[in-house]
Amino acid sequence: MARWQPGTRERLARAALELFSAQGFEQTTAAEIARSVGLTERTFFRHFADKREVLFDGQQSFTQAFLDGVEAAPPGAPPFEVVASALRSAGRFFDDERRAFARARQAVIEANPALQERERHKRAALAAAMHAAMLARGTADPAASVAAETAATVFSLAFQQWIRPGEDRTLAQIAAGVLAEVRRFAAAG
Amino acid sequence: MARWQPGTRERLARAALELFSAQGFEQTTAAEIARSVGLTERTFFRHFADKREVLFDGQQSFTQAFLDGVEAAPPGAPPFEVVASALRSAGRFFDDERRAFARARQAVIEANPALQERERHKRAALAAAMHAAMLARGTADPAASVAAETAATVFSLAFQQWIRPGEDRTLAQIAAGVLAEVRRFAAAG
DNA sequence: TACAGTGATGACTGTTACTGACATCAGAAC
DNA sequence: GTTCTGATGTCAGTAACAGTCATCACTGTA
Repeated sequence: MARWQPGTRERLARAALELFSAQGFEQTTAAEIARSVGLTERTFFRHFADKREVLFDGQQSFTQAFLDGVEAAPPGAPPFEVVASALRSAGRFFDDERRAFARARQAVIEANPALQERERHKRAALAAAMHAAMLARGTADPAASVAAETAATVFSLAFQQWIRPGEDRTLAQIAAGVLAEVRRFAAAG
Repeated sequence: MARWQPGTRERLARAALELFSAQGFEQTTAAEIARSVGLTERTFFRHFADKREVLFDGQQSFTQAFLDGVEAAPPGAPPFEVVASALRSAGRFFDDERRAFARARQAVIEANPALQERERHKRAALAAAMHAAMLARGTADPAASVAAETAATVFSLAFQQWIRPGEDRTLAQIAAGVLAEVRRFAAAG
Protein backbone atom coordinates (compact mmCIF):
# COMPACT_ATOMS: atom_id res chain seq x y z
CA MET A 1 0.00 0.00 0.00
CA ALA A 2 1.16 3.47 -0.87
CA ARG A 3 2.70 5.45 1.87
CA TRP A 4 0.61 8.55 1.16
CA GLN A 5 -2.81 8.98 -0.34
CA PRO A 6 -2.65 10.79 -3.69
CA GLY A 7 -4.27 14.13 -4.47
CA THR A 8 -3.22 15.83 -1.27
CA ARG A 9 -3.86 19.37 -2.56
CA GLU A 10 -7.32 18.49 -3.77
CA ARG A 11 -8.26 16.75 -0.54
CA LEU A 12 -7.09 19.73 1.47
CA ALA A 13 -8.94 22.18 -0.75
CA ARG A 14 -12.16 20.21 -0.57
CA ALA A 15 -11.95 19.82 3.19
CA ALA A 16 -11.18 23.52 3.58
CA LEU A 17 -14.24 24.61 1.60
CA GLU A 18 -16.43 22.31 3.68
CA LEU A 19 -15.07 23.54 6.98
CA PHE A 20 -15.15 27.20 5.95
CA SER A 21 -18.75 26.80 4.80
CA ALA A 22 -19.79 25.08 8.00
CA GLN A 23 -18.06 27.21 10.60
CA GLY A 24 -16.49 30.20 8.87
CA PHE A 25 -13.03 31.04 7.59
CA GLU A 26 -11.59 32.60 10.72
CA GLN A 27 -13.05 29.98 12.99
CA THR A 28 -11.23 27.27 11.06
CA THR A 29 -7.52 26.78 11.72
CA ALA A 30 -5.07 25.44 9.20
CA ALA A 31 -4.21 22.65 11.61
CA GLU A 32 -7.86 21.67 11.74
CA ILE A 33 -8.13 21.40 7.96
CA ALA A 34 -4.99 19.29 7.83
CA ARG A 35 -6.11 17.01 10.65
CA SER A 36 -9.45 16.46 8.96
CA VAL A 37 -7.67 14.71 6.10
CA GLY A 38 -5.06 13.00 8.25
CA LEU A 39 -2.19 15.44 7.72
CA THR A 40 -0.32 17.96 9.82
CA GLU A 41 -0.42 21.74 9.74
CA ARG A 42 3.11 21.82 8.36
CA THR A 43 2.05 19.82 5.34
CA PHE A 44 -0.83 22.19 4.71
CA PHE A 45 1.62 25.07 4.45
CA ARG A 46 3.84 23.09 2.15
CA HIS A 47 1.00 22.92 -0.36
CA PHE A 48 -0.44 26.40 0.07
CA ALA A 49 1.52 29.58 0.62
CA ASP A 50 -1.05 30.79 3.13
CA LYS A 51 -4.39 29.82 4.56
CA ARG A 52 -6.39 31.91 2.09
CA GLU A 53 -4.71 30.38 -0.93
CA VAL A 54 -6.40 27.03 -0.38
CA LEU A 55 -9.57 28.59 -1.80
CA PHE A 56 -7.83 29.92 -4.91
CA ASP A 57 -6.21 26.87 -6.37
CA GLY A 58 -6.47 26.20 -10.09
CA GLN A 59 -6.24 29.87 -10.94
CA GLN A 60 -3.74 29.38 -13.72
CA SER A 61 -5.95 27.06 -15.74
CA PHE A 62 -8.68 29.65 -15.67
CA THR A 63 -6.27 32.38 -16.73
CA GLN A 64 -5.19 30.07 -19.52
CA ALA A 65 -8.76 30.04 -20.83
CA PHE A 66 -8.51 33.80 -21.34
CA LEU A 67 -5.17 33.50 -23.09
CA ASP A 68 -6.53 30.79 -25.37
CA GLY A 69 -9.32 33.15 -26.30
CA VAL A 70 -6.82 35.89 -27.09
CA GLU A 71 -4.92 33.53 -29.33
CA ALA A 72 -8.09 32.42 -31.05
CA ALA A 73 -8.81 35.96 -32.23
CA PRO A 74 -7.72 36.57 -35.83
CA PRO A 75 -4.45 38.51 -36.18
CA GLY A 76 -5.14 42.16 -36.71
CA ALA A 77 -8.46 42.03 -34.91
CA PRO A 78 -9.13 45.21 -32.91
CA PRO A 79 -8.56 44.94 -29.14
CA PHE A 80 -12.26 45.03 -28.44
CA GLU A 81 -12.76 41.88 -30.50
CA VAL A 82 -9.81 40.20 -28.83
CA VAL A 83 -11.33 40.88 -25.43
CA ALA A 84 -14.67 39.55 -26.63
CA SER A 85 -12.95 36.37 -27.78
CA ALA A 86 -11.17 35.96 -24.46
CA LEU A 87 -14.45 36.35 -22.61
CA ARG A 88 -16.15 33.74 -24.79
CA SER A 89 -13.33 31.33 -24.05
CA ALA A 90 -13.59 31.99 -20.31
CA GLY A 91 -17.31 31.48 -20.59
CA ARG A 92 -16.70 28.02 -21.96
CA PHE A 93 -14.37 27.26 -19.05
CA PHE A 94 -17.02 28.09 -16.46
CA ASP A 95 -19.66 25.67 -17.63
CA ASP A 96 -22.85 24.93 -15.77
CA GLU A 97 -21.31 22.10 -13.75
CA ARG A 98 -19.03 24.56 -12.03
CA ARG A 99 -21.80 26.90 -11.03
CA ALA A 100 -22.85 25.16 -7.81
CA PHE A 101 -19.26 24.89 -6.64
CA ALA A 102 -18.63 28.52 -7.54
CA ARG A 103 -21.63 29.59 -5.52
CA ALA A 104 -20.51 27.74 -2.41
CA ARG A 105 -17.03 29.14 -2.74
CA GLN A 106 -18.26 32.66 -3.32
CA ALA A 107 -20.46 32.51 -0.24
CA VAL A 108 -17.38 31.85 1.85
CA ILE A 109 -15.42 34.62 0.16
CA GLU A 110 -18.18 37.17 0.55
CA ALA A 111 -18.29 36.52 4.27
CA ASN A 112 -14.65 37.48 4.78
CA PRO A 113 -12.85 40.68 3.74
CA ALA A 114 -9.44 39.02 3.74
CA LEU A 115 -10.66 36.53 1.17
CA GLN A 116 -12.14 39.31 -0.93
CA GLU A 117 -8.74 40.92 -0.92
CA ARG A 118 -7.17 37.78 -2.27
CA GLU A 119 -9.83 37.61 -4.95
CA ARG A 120 -9.00 41.13 -6.14
CA HIS A 121 -5.41 40.08 -6.30
CA LYS A 122 -6.33 37.18 -8.56
CA ARG A 123 -8.32 39.53 -10.73
CA ALA A 124 -5.25 41.75 -11.00
CA ALA A 125 -3.14 38.75 -11.95
CA LEU A 126 -5.61 38.00 -14.71
CA ALA A 127 -5.37 41.58 -15.95
CA ALA A 128 -1.58 41.35 -15.91
CA ALA A 129 -1.63 38.15 -17.96
CA MET A 130 -4.05 39.70 -20.43
CA HIS A 131 -1.87 42.78 -20.63
CA ALA A 132 1.17 40.72 -21.52
CA ALA A 133 -0.82 38.81 -24.12
CA MET A 134 -2.06 42.01 -25.73
CA LEU A 135 1.44 43.43 -25.87
CA ALA A 136 2.74 40.19 -27.37
CA ARG A 137 0.11 40.44 -30.06
CA GLY A 138 1.30 43.89 -31.06
CA THR A 139 -1.17 46.15 -29.31
CA ALA A 140 0.67 49.20 -27.96
CA ASP A 141 0.60 50.13 -24.36
CA PRO A 142 -2.13 52.53 -23.44
CA ALA A 143 -4.55 50.43 -25.49
CA ALA A 144 -3.17 47.14 -24.21
CA SER A 145 -3.71 48.18 -20.59
CA VAL A 146 -7.22 49.40 -21.23
CA ALA A 147 -8.12 46.19 -23.06
CA ALA A 148 -6.66 43.99 -20.32
CA GLU A 149 -8.36 45.88 -17.51
CA THR A 150 -11.64 45.91 -19.36
CA ALA A 151 -11.47 42.15 -19.84
CA ALA A 152 -10.88 41.65 -16.13
CA THR A 153 -13.63 44.09 -15.17
CA VAL A 154 -16.23 42.63 -17.52
CA PHE A 155 -15.41 39.12 -16.36
CA SER A 156 -15.67 40.17 -12.74
CA LEU A 157 -19.06 41.83 -13.18
CA ALA A 158 -20.38 38.99 -15.31
CA PHE A 159 -19.17 36.36 -12.87
CA GLN A 160 -20.93 38.08 -9.98
CA GLN A 161 -24.15 37.97 -11.97
CA TRP A 162 -23.57 34.39 -13.10
CA ILE A 163 -23.59 33.00 -9.59
CA ARG A 164 -26.52 35.07 -8.40
CA PRO A 165 -29.39 32.84 -7.22
CA GLY A 166 -31.91 32.22 -9.96
CA GLU A 167 -29.55 33.26 -12.74
CA ASP A 168 -29.42 30.59 -15.44
CA ARG A 169 -27.91 32.29 -18.46
CA THR A 170 -24.40 31.13 -19.36
CA LEU A 171 -21.41 33.19 -18.30
CA ALA A 172 -20.64 33.88 -21.96
CA GLN A 173 -24.09 35.35 -22.52
CA ILE A 174 -23.84 37.58 -19.47
CA ALA A 175 -20.32 38.72 -20.33
CA ALA A 176 -21.41 39.64 -23.85
CA GLY A 177 -24.12 41.79 -22.35
CA VAL A 178 -21.73 43.56 -20.01
CA LEU A 179 -19.29 44.15 -22.83
CA ALA A 180 -22.07 45.71 -24.87
CA GLU A 181 -22.78 47.93 -21.89
CA VAL A 182 -19.16 49.09 -21.95
CA ARG A 183 -19.61 50.07 -25.57
CA ARG A 184 -22.77 52.04 -24.78
CA PHE A 185 -21.02 53.70 -21.86
CA ALA A 186 -18.14 54.92 -24.01
CA ALA A 187 -20.32 55.94 -26.94
CA ALA A 188 -22.67 58.18 -24.97
CA GLY A 189 -21.74 61.63 -23.72
CA MET B 1 2.15 69.33 29.70
CA ALA B 2 -0.15 66.99 27.91
CA ARG B 3 -0.06 63.39 28.87
CA TRP B 4 0.15 62.18 25.27
CA GLN B 5 1.57 63.81 22.21
CA PRO B 6 -1.16 64.61 19.68
CA GLY B 7 -1.39 63.18 16.17
CA THR B 8 -0.58 59.63 17.15
CA ARG B 9 -1.87 58.11 13.92
CA GLU B 10 0.11 60.51 11.79
CA ARG B 11 3.30 59.94 13.74
CA LEU B 12 2.90 56.20 13.42
CA ALA B 13 2.16 56.42 9.71
CA ARG B 14 5.16 58.63 9.06
CA ALA B 15 7.49 56.44 11.07
CA ALA B 16 6.16 53.34 9.34
CA LEU B 17 6.85 54.72 5.86
CA GLU B 18 10.36 55.63 6.89
CA LEU B 19 11.13 52.25 8.38
CA PHE B 20 9.53 50.34 5.51
CA SER B 21 11.53 52.39 3.02
CA ALA B 22 14.77 51.85 4.89
CA GLN B 23 14.56 48.16 5.73
CA GLY B 24 11.50 46.72 4.02
CA PHE B 25 7.94 45.95 5.06
CA GLU B 26 8.43 42.42 6.32
CA GLN B 27 11.65 43.25 8.11
CA THR B 28 9.87 45.89 10.16
CA THR B 29 7.72 44.76 13.08
CA ALA B 30 4.72 46.64 14.36
CA ALA B 31 6.39 46.79 17.77
CA GLU B 32 9.39 48.49 16.18
CA ILE B 33 7.27 51.16 14.53
CA ALA B 34 5.50 51.83 17.80
CA ARG B 35 8.72 51.97 19.81
CA SER B 36 10.23 54.42 17.32
CA VAL B 37 7.60 56.99 18.34
CA GLY B 38 7.54 56.06 22.01
CA LEU B 39 4.47 53.83 22.00
CA THR B 40 3.73 50.15 22.45
CA GLU B 41 2.71 47.53 19.90
CA ARG B 42 -0.76 47.34 21.45
CA THR B 43 -1.32 51.01 20.77
CA PHE B 44 -0.27 50.56 17.16
CA PHE B 45 -3.01 47.98 16.69
CA ARG B 46 -5.53 50.21 18.37
CA HIS B 47 -5.00 52.78 15.62
CA PHE B 48 -4.64 50.45 12.65
CA ALA B 49 -6.61 47.28 12.07
CA ASP B 50 -3.48 45.57 10.79
CA LYS B 51 0.10 46.29 9.95
CA ARG B 52 -0.57 46.98 6.27
CA GLU B 53 -3.27 49.51 7.00
CA VAL B 54 -0.77 52.03 8.33
CA LEU B 55 0.19 52.74 4.71
CA PHE B 56 -3.39 53.29 3.57
CA ASP B 57 -4.64 55.95 5.93
CA GLY B 58 -6.60 58.89 4.59
CA GLN B 59 -8.33 56.77 2.00
CA GLN B 60 -11.74 58.20 2.62
CA SER B 61 -10.75 61.77 1.87
CA PHE B 62 -9.46 60.67 -1.50
CA THR B 63 -12.63 58.73 -2.20
CA GLN B 64 -14.52 61.87 -1.26
CA ALA B 65 -12.75 63.72 -4.05
CA PHE B 66 -14.29 61.31 -6.53
CA LEU B 67 -17.73 61.69 -5.00
CA ASP B 68 -17.42 65.48 -5.12
CA GLY B 69 -16.64 65.17 -8.80
CA VAL B 70 -19.73 63.04 -9.32
CA GLU B 71 -21.85 65.63 -7.59
CA ALA B 72 -20.33 68.39 -9.64
CA ALA B 73 -21.54 66.84 -12.88
CA PRO B 74 -24.78 68.42 -14.15
CA PRO B 75 -27.92 66.37 -13.51
CA GLY B 76 -28.77 64.26 -16.50
CA ALA B 77 -25.18 64.14 -17.73
CA PRO B 78 -24.33 60.77 -19.31
CA PRO B 79 -22.30 58.37 -17.13
CA PHE B 80 -19.20 58.90 -19.22
CA GLU B 81 -19.25 62.61 -18.41
CA VAL B 82 -19.86 61.92 -14.74
CA VAL B 83 -16.82 59.67 -14.66
CA ALA B 84 -14.78 62.33 -16.42
CA SER B 85 -15.86 64.85 -13.80
CA ALA B 86 -14.95 62.51 -10.96
CA LEU B 87 -11.50 61.97 -12.47
CA ARG B 88 -10.92 65.72 -12.80
CA SER B 89 -11.82 66.15 -9.16
CA ALA B 90 -9.47 63.36 -8.13
CA GLY B 91 -6.80 64.96 -10.25
CA ARG B 92 -7.13 68.14 -8.23
CA PHE B 93 -6.78 66.16 -5.02
CA PHE B 94 -3.47 64.65 -6.07
CA ASP B 95 -1.63 67.85 -6.68
CA ASP B 96 2.07 68.09 -7.37
CA GLU B 97 3.00 68.38 -3.69
CA ARG B 98 1.75 64.88 -3.10
CA ARG B 99 3.73 63.35 -5.92
CA ALA B 100 7.00 62.82 -4.04
CA PHE B 101 5.21 61.24 -1.10
CA ALA B 102 3.18 59.06 -3.44
CA ARG B 103 6.33 57.87 -5.14
CA ALA B 104 7.99 56.85 -1.86
CA ARG B 105 4.87 55.09 -0.72
CA GLN B 106 4.42 53.29 -4.01
CA ALA B 107 7.98 52.05 -3.96
CA VAL B 108 7.26 50.29 -0.68
CA ILE B 109 4.01 48.85 -1.98
CA GLU B 110 5.54 47.57 -5.18
CA ALA B 111 8.16 45.68 -3.20
CA ASN B 112 5.56 43.63 -1.34
CA PRO B 113 2.72 41.50 -2.70
CA ALA B 114 0.71 41.71 0.51
CA LEU B 115 0.66 45.49 0.20
CA GLN B 116 -0.36 45.28 -3.43
CA GLU B 117 -3.26 43.15 -2.33
CA ARG B 118 -4.40 45.82 0.08
CA GLU B 119 -4.11 48.41 -2.65
CA ARG B 120 -6.44 46.43 -4.92
CA HIS B 121 -8.85 46.28 -2.04
CA LYS B 122 -8.79 50.05 -1.77
CA ARG B 123 -9.38 50.33 -5.48
CA ALA B 124 -12.39 48.06 -5.06
CA ALA B 125 -13.67 50.23 -2.22
CA LEU B 126 -13.41 53.24 -4.51
CA ALA B 127 -15.38 51.40 -7.19
CA ALA B 128 -18.03 50.48 -4.65
CA ALA B 129 -18.36 54.11 -3.52
CA MET B 130 -18.60 55.27 -7.11
CA HIS B 131 -21.18 52.59 -7.80
CA ALA B 132 -23.37 53.77 -4.94
CA ALA B 133 -23.01 57.37 -6.13
CA MET B 134 -24.04 56.46 -9.66
CA LEU B 135 -27.07 54.55 -8.42
CA ALA B 136 -28.03 57.46 -6.18
CA ARG B 137 -27.89 59.74 -9.17
CA GLY B 138 -30.37 57.60 -11.07
CA THR B 139 -28.12 55.56 -13.33
CA ALA B 140 -29.46 52.00 -13.53
CA ASP B 141 -27.39 49.05 -12.59
CA PRO B 142 -25.51 47.51 -15.46
CA ALA B 143 -24.46 50.99 -16.54
CA ALA B 144 -23.71 52.13 -12.99
CA SER B 145 -21.35 49.21 -12.42
CA VAL B 146 -19.56 49.74 -15.69
CA ALA B 147 -19.15 53.45 -15.00
CA ALA B 148 -17.86 52.85 -11.47
CA GLU B 149 -15.41 50.18 -12.52
CA THR B 150 -14.20 52.28 -15.41
CA ALA B 151 -13.55 55.20 -13.11
CA ALA B 152 -11.50 53.01 -10.80
CA THR B 153 -9.60 51.43 -13.66
CA VAL B 154 -8.78 54.71 -15.39
CA PHE B 155 -7.66 56.25 -12.13
CA SER B 156 -5.49 53.26 -11.38
CA LEU B 157 -3.77 53.29 -14.76
CA ALA B 158 -3.35 57.06 -14.69
CA PHE B 159 -1.96 57.04 -11.17
CA GLN B 160 0.65 54.45 -12.11
CA GLN B 161 1.76 56.70 -14.92
CA TRP B 162 1.63 59.84 -12.76
CA ILE B 163 4.24 58.57 -10.34
CA ARG B 164 6.54 57.18 -12.99
CA PRO B 165 9.97 58.84 -12.83
CA GLY B 166 10.26 61.75 -15.23
CA GLU B 167 6.50 62.11 -15.62
CA ASP B 168 5.45 65.71 -15.01
CA ARG B 169 1.97 66.00 -16.48
CA THR B 170 -0.80 66.41 -13.94
CA LEU B 171 -2.86 63.42 -12.92
CA ALA B 172 -5.93 65.05 -14.48
CA GLN B 173 -4.19 65.33 -17.85
CA ILE B 174 -3.08 61.72 -17.79
CA ALA B 175 -6.48 60.47 -16.69
CA ALA B 176 -8.18 62.37 -19.49
CA GLY B 177 -5.87 60.65 -21.94
CA VAL B 178 -6.62 57.21 -20.54
CA LEU B 179 -10.33 57.89 -20.62
CA ALA B 180 -10.03 58.89 -24.27
CA GLU B 181 -8.28 55.57 -24.84
CA VAL B 182 -11.26 53.76 -23.32
CA ARG B 183 -13.50 55.50 -25.83
CA ARG B 184 -11.25 54.50 -28.72
CA PHE B 185 -11.15 50.93 -27.42
CA ALA B 186 -14.93 50.64 -27.32
CA ALA B 187 -15.49 52.40 -30.64
CA ALA B 188 -13.18 50.21 -32.69
CA GLY B 189 -14.06 46.68 -33.74
C1' DT C 1 -12.09 72.81 45.23
C1' DA C 2 -13.23 68.06 45.45
C1' DC C 3 -14.49 64.27 42.78
C1' DA C 4 -16.45 61.12 39.65
C1' DG C 5 -16.09 60.15 34.63
C1' DT C 6 -13.50 59.63 30.12
C1' DG C 7 -10.33 58.06 26.93
C1' DA C 8 -5.83 56.96 25.31
C1' DT C 9 -2.35 54.21 26.76
C1' DG C 10 0.61 50.34 29.07
C1' DA C 11 1.21 45.69 30.76
C1' DC C 12 0.20 41.02 30.46
C1' DT C 13 -1.52 36.84 28.33
C1' DG C 14 -2.95 33.92 24.73
C1' DT C 15 -3.92 32.13 19.98
C1' DT C 16 -2.64 31.21 15.42
C1' DA C 17 -0.45 31.98 10.99
C1' DC C 18 3.58 30.87 9.17
C1' DT C 19 8.92 29.30 8.84
C1' DG C 20 13.35 26.80 9.32
C1' DA C 21 15.81 22.67 10.39
C1' DC C 22 16.14 17.97 10.81
C1' DA C 23 14.42 13.17 10.95
C1' DT C 24 11.76 9.43 8.66
C1' DC C 25 10.68 6.03 5.43
C1' DA C 26 8.05 3.75 1.17
C1' DG C 27 9.07 3.26 -3.32
C1' DA C 28 11.84 4.23 -7.63
C1' DA C 29 16.27 3.88 -9.84
C1' DC C 30 20.44 1.66 -10.49
C1' DG D 1 20.44 -4.82 -2.33
C1' DT D 2 21.89 -0.20 -1.91
C1' DT D 3 21.19 4.49 -2.77
C1' DC D 4 18.32 8.24 -3.72
C1' DT D 5 14.26 10.89 -3.75
C1' DG D 6 10.36 13.26 -2.22
C1' DA D 7 6.43 13.83 0.63
C1' DT D 8 5.68 13.84 5.20
C1' DG D 9 6.20 14.32 10.58
C1' DT D 10 8.31 16.65 14.58
C1' DC D 11 9.96 20.42 17.09
C1' DA D 12 11.08 25.03 18.02
C1' DG D 13 10.59 29.78 17.04
C1' DT D 14 8.79 34.51 15.40
C1' DA D 15 5.43 37.90 14.86
C1' DA D 16 0.69 39.39 13.92
C1' DC D 17 -3.00 40.20 16.17
C1' DA D 18 -6.89 40.20 20.30
C1' DG D 19 -8.85 40.20 25.13
C1' DT D 20 -8.59 42.19 29.60
C1' DC D 21 -7.50 45.06 33.28
C1' DA D 22 -4.92 48.85 35.36
C1' DT D 23 -3.29 53.62 34.99
C1' DC D 24 -3.64 58.48 34.97
C1' DA D 25 -3.84 63.31 32.76
C1' DC D 26 -7.68 65.79 31.62
C1' DT D 27 -12.80 67.32 31.71
C1' DG D 28 -17.02 68.38 33.43
C1' DT D 29 -19.89 69.11 37.34
C1' DA D 30 -21.35 70.20 42.02
